[in-house]
Amino acid sequence: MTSPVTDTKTIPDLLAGKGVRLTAPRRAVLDVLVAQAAPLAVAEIHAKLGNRRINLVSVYRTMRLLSQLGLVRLADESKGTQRFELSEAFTGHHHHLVCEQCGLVEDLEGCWLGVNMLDALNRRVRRARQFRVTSHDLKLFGLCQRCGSA
Amino acid sequence: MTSPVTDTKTIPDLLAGKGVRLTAPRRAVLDVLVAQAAPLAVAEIHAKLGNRRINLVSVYRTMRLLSQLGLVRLADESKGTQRFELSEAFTGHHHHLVCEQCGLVEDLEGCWLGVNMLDALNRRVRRARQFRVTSHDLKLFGLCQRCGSA
DNA sequence: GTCTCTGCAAAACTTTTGCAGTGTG
DNA sequence: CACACTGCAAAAGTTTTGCAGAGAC
Repeated sequence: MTSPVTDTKTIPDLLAGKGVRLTAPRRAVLDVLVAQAAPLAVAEIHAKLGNRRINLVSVYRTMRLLSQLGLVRLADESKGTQRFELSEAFTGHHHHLVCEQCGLVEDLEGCWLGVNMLDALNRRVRRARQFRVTSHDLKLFGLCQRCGSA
Repeated sequence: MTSPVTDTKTIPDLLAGKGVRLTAPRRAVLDVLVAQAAPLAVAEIHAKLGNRRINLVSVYRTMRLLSQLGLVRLADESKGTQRFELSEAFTGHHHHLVCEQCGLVEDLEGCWLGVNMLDALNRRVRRARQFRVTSHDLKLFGLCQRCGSA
């Protein structure tokens, strides 16, 4: 009963069919994301890789690859920096708290939007605006614990 | 019964107290935003200013100033570019449709989240996470008319 | 005259691209 | 060998900063 990501078998096999290798650097990036319960900036991921001498550019390339493969998701781009997290297949559908002061992004478990409401909204938008909704994102802005108590 | 923004009297007076002048370039930027029903990128605003020889840097500075004054709001930062719109005091509270393919952002009138649900959510987040919610943002991702029919 | 604002140039940052070299099947 | 991957350097794109001159009150 291992995590789908840390499982040494399923993911590499899944990728092999596409000619993609789950190399040590990529594995390391995924490990960093698995250990985190919130979106991480590319620079933060790179920093957490520590002494493994992995180039920042490789982290960028890895993030784009993993996004295309659906393993990872670009969860936030505020303050001019991309923040990634494991895709919802692994984390479950959820939303985020965003601190307006320091830019910290935290996970908020679960989805609070009713399925009925979302269905109605999607249908309406599709009919009235010819816009096909594929996903949604709810963010709560405010002050995090640190900034709020300061 | 003029719009609060196009009204030549209230806004300048409001700013005067802070030592801020509503100059021609700033007025021009506001006019562009008023004429638009969706968030605009800084480069787009600059382009719409056309032959008025206003520097791109001045547009950036104007946007930051207007944001601080609460007249304008940073509505979206996807694809690495900031997009601004008039603040909700003028446009009313609303959300956005974001095309995942071309990055187009459209307005979606009104708020679909129930007040009761939001209140409960805010209280819960405040209690459990010491996070003080001040606002929220709902985005629907998908394909716009152009990209969806292609 | 003072203080704000603007334009131009340059800098800072994040992200992408080119290319040569490494490694693996 | 072929092909994917990585690192280094350079480029590209957006946003910010410095400074001197122009403009408003």
